[in-house]
Amino acid sequence: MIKSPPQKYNPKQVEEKILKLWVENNIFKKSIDQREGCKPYVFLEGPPTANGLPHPGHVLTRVIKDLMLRYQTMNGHYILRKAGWDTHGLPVEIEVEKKLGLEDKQAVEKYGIKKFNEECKKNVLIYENAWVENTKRIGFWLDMNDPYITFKNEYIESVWWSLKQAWEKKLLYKGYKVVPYCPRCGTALSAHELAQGYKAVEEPSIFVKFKLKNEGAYFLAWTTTPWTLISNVALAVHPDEVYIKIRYNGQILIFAEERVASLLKGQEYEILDSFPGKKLDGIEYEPLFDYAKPDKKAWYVVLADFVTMEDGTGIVHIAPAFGEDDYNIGKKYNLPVVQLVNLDGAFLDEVTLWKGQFVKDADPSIIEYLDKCGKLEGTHSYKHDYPFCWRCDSPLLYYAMDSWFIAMTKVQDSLIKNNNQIKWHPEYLQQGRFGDFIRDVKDWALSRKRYWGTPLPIWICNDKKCNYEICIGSVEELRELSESFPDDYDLHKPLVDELIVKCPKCKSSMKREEEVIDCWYDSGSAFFAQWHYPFENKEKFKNNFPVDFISEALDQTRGWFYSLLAISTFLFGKQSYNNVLTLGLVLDKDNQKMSKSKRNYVDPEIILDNEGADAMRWYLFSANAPWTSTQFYEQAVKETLGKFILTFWNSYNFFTTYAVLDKFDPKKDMIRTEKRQPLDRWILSKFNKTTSNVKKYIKRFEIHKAARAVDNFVIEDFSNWYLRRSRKRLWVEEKTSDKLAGYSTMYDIFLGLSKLLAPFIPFITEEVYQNLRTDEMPESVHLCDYVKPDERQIDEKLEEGMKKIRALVEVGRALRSKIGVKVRYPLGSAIVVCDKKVEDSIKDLLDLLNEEINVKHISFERDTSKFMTKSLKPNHSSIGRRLHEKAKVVLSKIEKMDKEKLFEELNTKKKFIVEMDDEKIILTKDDFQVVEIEKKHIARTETEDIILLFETHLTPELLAEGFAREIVRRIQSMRKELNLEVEDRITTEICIDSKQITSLKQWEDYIKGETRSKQLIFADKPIGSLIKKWKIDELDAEIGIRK
RNA sequence: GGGCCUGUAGCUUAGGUUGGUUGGAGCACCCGGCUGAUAACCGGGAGGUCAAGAGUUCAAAUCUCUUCAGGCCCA
Repeated sequence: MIKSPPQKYNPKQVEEKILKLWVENNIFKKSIDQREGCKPYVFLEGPPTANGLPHPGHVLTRVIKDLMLRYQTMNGHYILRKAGWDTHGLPVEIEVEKKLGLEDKQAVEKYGIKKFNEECKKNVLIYENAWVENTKRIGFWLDMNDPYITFKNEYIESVWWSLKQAWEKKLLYKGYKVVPYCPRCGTALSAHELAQGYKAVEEPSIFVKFKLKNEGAYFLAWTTTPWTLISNVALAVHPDEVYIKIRYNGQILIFAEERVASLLKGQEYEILDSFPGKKLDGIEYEPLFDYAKPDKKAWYVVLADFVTMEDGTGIVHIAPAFGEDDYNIGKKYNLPVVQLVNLDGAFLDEVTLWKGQFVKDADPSIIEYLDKCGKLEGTHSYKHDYPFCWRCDSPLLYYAMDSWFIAMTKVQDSLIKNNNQIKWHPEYLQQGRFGDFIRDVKDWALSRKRYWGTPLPIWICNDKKCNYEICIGSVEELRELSESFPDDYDLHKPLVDELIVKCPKCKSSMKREEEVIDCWYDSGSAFFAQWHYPFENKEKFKNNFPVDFISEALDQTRGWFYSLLAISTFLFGKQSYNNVLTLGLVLDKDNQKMSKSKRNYVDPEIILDNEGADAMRWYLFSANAPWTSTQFYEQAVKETLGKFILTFWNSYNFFTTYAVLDKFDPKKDMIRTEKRQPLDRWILSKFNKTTSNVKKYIKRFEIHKAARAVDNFVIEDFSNWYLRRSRKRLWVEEKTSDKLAGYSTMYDIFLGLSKLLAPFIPFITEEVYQNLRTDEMPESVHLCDYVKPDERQIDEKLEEGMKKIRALVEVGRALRSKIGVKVRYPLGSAIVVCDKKVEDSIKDLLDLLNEEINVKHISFERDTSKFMTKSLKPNHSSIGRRLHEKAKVVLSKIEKMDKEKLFEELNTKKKFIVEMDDEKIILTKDDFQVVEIEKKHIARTETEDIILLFETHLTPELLAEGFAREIVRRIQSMRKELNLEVEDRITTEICIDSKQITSLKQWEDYIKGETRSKQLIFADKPIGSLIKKWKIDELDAEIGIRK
C-alpha cells in the first residue's frame, strides 16, 4: 500500500535511511550479482592519490563514474567495480617527512628507511577511511572491500612482471640524462610533476665576456643561470646566422648581427667584420674559472641549430651537466661533462669560493665576482617561467643524472595506432592534446631516487668483471636467487636491498639498483595489476581487457590516460581502454581553480549535510557539459535542491497525499491507458519521448543534456502543467474512473521517473520507488531494468495540440491581465479563430484552456470579421510630404474625428475634405492606412496561427459567480490558517452587505462544496474558531469558520 | 614562449557543425495576478557592445584573423 511520506523533505535524513536500506539488504552486491553472465561493461577505477581529503573535483569524477555504471547495470550489463588506491610516491613521503620533522634525505636515512616506509604506509590508510566514507555518502557504488592497492606485494609483483617484459623486449635501459631535479627532495621529477610547478619569476640575466685564446677579442654570451658558468665547457653559435665583430666601448666583441639592434640600441659602435656562425667552429677561448679539470678537450666554439636569435646574444654558453640541449651537443662534440655540484644542489669543495653554497643562492656573488674580474658586460633582469618543485617549492635544477628509462620512442608507431582505436570524449583530445603528446613521445624516465615506492627490480653483480644484470619478474624468482628469503615479506625498501642475491652467472652477490619507480607506472599498471595478473586471475584479466570505460579529470590526459596506454602498448600491443571520458575541472565561484592555499575550497561534507548527495549530483550533472569546467559553490547546489529535487518531491507528495486518502491500489485500480484523458496520454507521451532522449544523450556522454531533458520534463511538463491541471480531478469525493485514471498516470510517471532518474539521483528515487513498488517488483529501484521508451505511447498530434493549448493559455492570461479582469471572474465567452486543422488538434483539450482562463463558453471561428471593425490611421509620411507645415493642423483635426465614420465616408466617396480656416484640403485613400480594431467588449490576442478573442462584458450573473469565488478563496485561506486536514468539514458564517447575500445564495452549493462546509449561515456577527474581516474590492465581509 | 579549451543579461546558461525575422531560458529584481501548490505557479517589466577589434558576406553570436581574460597541457 502506498504510504504518505513526510511533507518536508530532509535530504540528510532520507539519504541516510536509504544508505542503511542498501547495506541491510545488500543491494549493491545484488545489483552486480543478478547480472552475472550478462555482457560485461568493464570499468577501471583510476586510483585516487590518497594524500589528501576528497574535494568537490573528486566528487565530480566519482558521481559521473557512478552514473555511467548504474546506467549500464540497469541496462543489463555485468560490471565489476573494484576500488583502487594509489599509495606510493613523493607526496606521501613529503607529508610523512613533515609529520616526523625530517628535513632531507639524510634525515630520512638516519631515521631508518624501514620505520619511514612503515609510517608512509600508515599515513595512506588514514586518508583511505575518509575516502571510503565520502564514497558511500555520495552514493558511489564501488567495491571497497576488495580494492587494489599499489603497495601490496601482489600488486608490486605484477608491476615487476611487466617491467621484466620491458626488460626482455630491450626497452628498459639505463641512461644518463639531464632531468629536472629537486635538490631538496633529492629526486628527479617526471614530466607530469614538472608541469605542475612552473612559476613566473624575475631573475638577473647576465652578459659575459669570454676572451678568445689567440686574440684580444671577446665572445659575448648571455645566461640566466650564472651558477652554471662554473661548469662551462663550450660556447655554441648557430651555423647559418650572421655574426659580427665590433668595436664598442674600447673593446672588441663578437656576437650575432641580428641581436645588435636590441642590445646596443642608440649606442655607438664600429663594425669590424661579419661572417656566418660556422666560421667560428672550433675557435678556442679562455675559461672563466679554473675549478674544472676536464678530461677531454674543452672551451671552444661548437655549432648548434637550437641557438635562437630571439633573446641573448646568439652565443650560448654550454654546460653539459645542466641542460638537455647542452648534454646532447656535448655528446656530439665529445665534450667533457663537468659536474661541480652535488646532489643537494651545493657546489663541491673544489669550487673554493662558493663551496657548500646552494647554487641558486650563489648567483649574486658569482655575478659580483665576474664584474670584479672585468668579465661582465652587463646585467639585465629577465622575466621567464622557471620550474619549482610542485611539492616543496624549491627551485629545480636541470641536472645530468643516471636514470632508468623505458624506450617509449621505440613503440611510438604502436602508441599512435592504439590511440586511434580509443573513443575520446570530447573527441578533439584524441588528435589534439593527447595526439600531439604521443607524436612527440619521449622515453619514460622511470626511476626515482626515493624510498616509498615500487622498488626497481634490477640487480647488478657486484663482481666488476662479471657485472651481470638481471631484472626480476616475480617473487618466486627472487626467492630462488636469494639466501634466506623470509616467509613474511614486504617487497619494499629496505627488505629488497637487504636480501643477499646470488648472481646466476658467477654466484657472487648482487646489488639492487637503489631506485624506486615513478608512481605513475604503478597506477598505469592497474588494468592487469589489479588482478595480480599473470600470477592469478588469467581468465578474469582476459575478460576485462581492454576495459570499456574510464573517466578522470582533464589533467590526467598526459598522466594516467597516458601511462595506461603506454604500458598496455608495450606489454600487449593494444590499448587498455576503449572509451575515455575526460572531465572538466571543478572551479570556485570566481572561476579559479580550487586550492588549499587560496582557501576557496568547499568542503563537500557541508553540502552533503545541508543539501544532500542527490542535489549535489544533480547540480554536477546538469550544470555543464562533463568536459567543461564547472563552478562549484553551495548556493548553486541550494538552487538545484529548491528547483529540481524539491519540485520532484513535492509533486510526489501531492500525489501520495491524495492516493492514500483514496486508498489507491496500483494492483486493482489501474485504468487502461486508452481509457484515460488526453491530458494523461499527453504526459505519458512526453515521458516516453524524454526517456528516449535521455538514452540518446547518455550514449554520447552528453550527461548535461540528459539531465536537462528530465529537469524540463519534471518541472515544466509534469509539475507545472500536468499536475496543475489534474488537481481538480483529485478533489472529487467519489472514486471516479477519471480520478483513478489520474492516479494511474501519476503512478506510472513516478514509477517511471524513479527508474529513469535512479542512476542520477539514487537516493530520492529509491525512497519513491520503495513506497510505490508492489510485491512482484524488484526490492530496489537499482535492481530494476532501465526504462525503455514505449513508442506506441508517443502521440505527436496530441503533443502538438497541447503545445497550442498551452500557448493559448499563456496569451489568454496575458490578455486578461491587460483588460484588468481577474481570473476569478468568469468571462462570458472566448472565440478561437483558426483553421480546421488547428481546431481538430485542440478541440479535445478545450477544458484545459477553459479552466485556466475561466470562460463560460468557447467557440471556433474561421475569421475575425464578426468581432472587428475597420478604421483608419492617418499616413503621416504621405500627409506630411504634401502639406508640409499644414500637416500638423490637419492631423490634429483627424485625431478628433470618429475614425469608423471616416472609414465609411472615405470608402463611399473615395475622398475626404478637411475644412481649414481659409481652404479645403482634400484627402484620399492614400493618406490613410486601414486598421482593424476590436468591437466594443471584445479583446484580442494571438499566438502563431491562432487568434484568441474574449467577450469582456461582465453580466450580473458573471459578477455573482466571481464574487462567490472571492468568498471561497477567503474561506480556503482560513482553512489553511487553521491547519485543517483536506477532508475536514466546517461550518461557515458570513456577514456581508444584503445585496451580496442574494447573489451569493445562487452559489451556495458551490461555496459549500468547495470549502467542505456543512452549513453556510449569513449572520450579523459570525462566530467560529477563526473569524476574519476581509475587504473584497470595495466591499467589507466578515467570515467565521469552525470545525 | 607554444598547443588546446572557454568567454552570451548581475549570476547560471541555450543557440554556434548547416550564417537568415526581434539572441531563448532559469535564478535574483520590479509590477500585477492566482493559490488547499511547495522553497510553488501564472502574466508583464527592466536587464545584452553575444569579451574587444578587424575581415568575408546582401546578411555574423555563428565563418576567418588579431587582441584581451580565465583554464588545462607542454616548454
